[in-house]
Amino acid sequence: MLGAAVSVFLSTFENKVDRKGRVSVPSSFRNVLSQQKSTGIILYPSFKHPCLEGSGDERIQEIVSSIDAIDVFSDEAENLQTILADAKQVSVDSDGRVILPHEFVVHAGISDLASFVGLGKSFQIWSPKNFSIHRQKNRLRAREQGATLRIISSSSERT
Amino acid sequence: MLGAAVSVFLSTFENKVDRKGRVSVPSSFRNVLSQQKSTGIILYPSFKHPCLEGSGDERIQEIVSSIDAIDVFSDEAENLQTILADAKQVSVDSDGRVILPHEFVVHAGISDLASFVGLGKSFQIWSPKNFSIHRQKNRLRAREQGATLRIISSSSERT
DNA sequence: GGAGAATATATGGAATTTTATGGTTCTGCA
DNA sequence: TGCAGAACCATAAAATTCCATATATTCTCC
Repeated sequence: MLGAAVSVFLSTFENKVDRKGRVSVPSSFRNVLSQQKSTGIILYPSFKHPCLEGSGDERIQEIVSSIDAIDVFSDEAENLQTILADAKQVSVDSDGRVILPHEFVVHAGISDLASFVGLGKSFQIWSPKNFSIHRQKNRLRAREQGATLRIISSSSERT
Repeated sequence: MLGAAVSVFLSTFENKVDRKGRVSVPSSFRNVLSQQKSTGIILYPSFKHPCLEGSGDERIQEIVSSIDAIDVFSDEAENLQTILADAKQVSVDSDGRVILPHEFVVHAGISDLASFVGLGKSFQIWSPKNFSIHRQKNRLRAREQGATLRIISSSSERT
């Protein structure tokens, strides 16, 4: 196995999507998922960007719990339910691949390549082209604003 | 069935309704129901939207308990009792289909297609057309309020 | 240190199983 | 006896499993 397995989604990988919509989940992402004891991956279209949001499927439990915690008929509950209605669970096959549902491929403008972008606790899937535009914009803005990042240190994390 | 699907109703499926009113329950929904050991499905018309609410049949127990817990003569109690009065149990046949009662088809404005919408512990059945309008509205609102995203990220902030 | 063996990853394609869905028959009941 | 609902088949499309291969990458033994 590759270098020390980190327990967060990290880095960017570009993999091929075959004509059945299959694409390999980067090996390091699979390691993170199995550490989370996820049996699959939850995907849903991003509200903000032409990309997909992904995470281990234990995340769904969190959303369902959030819904339970609020009034069933409230707007807020419906907002959360929207995510459930749009989400799909995809299972990782024995070769480490998932099938990207057609609507999702369309939403993200993916054709024959998909970029898996690690965001720590979750990840995104982009068409490489859209992602490079997005990244450029982000970098520019970060530079202009002189973005700073406040690190919250927690002694419980690894050394 | 593989993929140990999460035990919640998830995603949206659009299936055909034949001229006898038969419609396939999405396979993943059937899995959730069988995990719940439901012998059938409880359906009742939503009083908020032109759609049907559905769930495994143990859900009725929860509704009954809720009624018990509140003032017997309150509006709320009456609302809930209305649900009981209007609810019907439908059985899933050996091919995984149910028959939508005619009044329900009318209430939801369903003709030859039905959208099964996963909401976690329950689901809804819509006419695809009405649902797409509803979904659009919800997504817009969710985006404006940012409520959904906030809740999700706060609950996922945990280690 | 390096040749070759053993592993791991990404990817293509075929075989097999599930679903969704249409049609037909059977059955109880009004 | 006619009709609604239930149980039965049949089949096409879709999803899942299985197998094969190319290409790295790591390991091991000399």
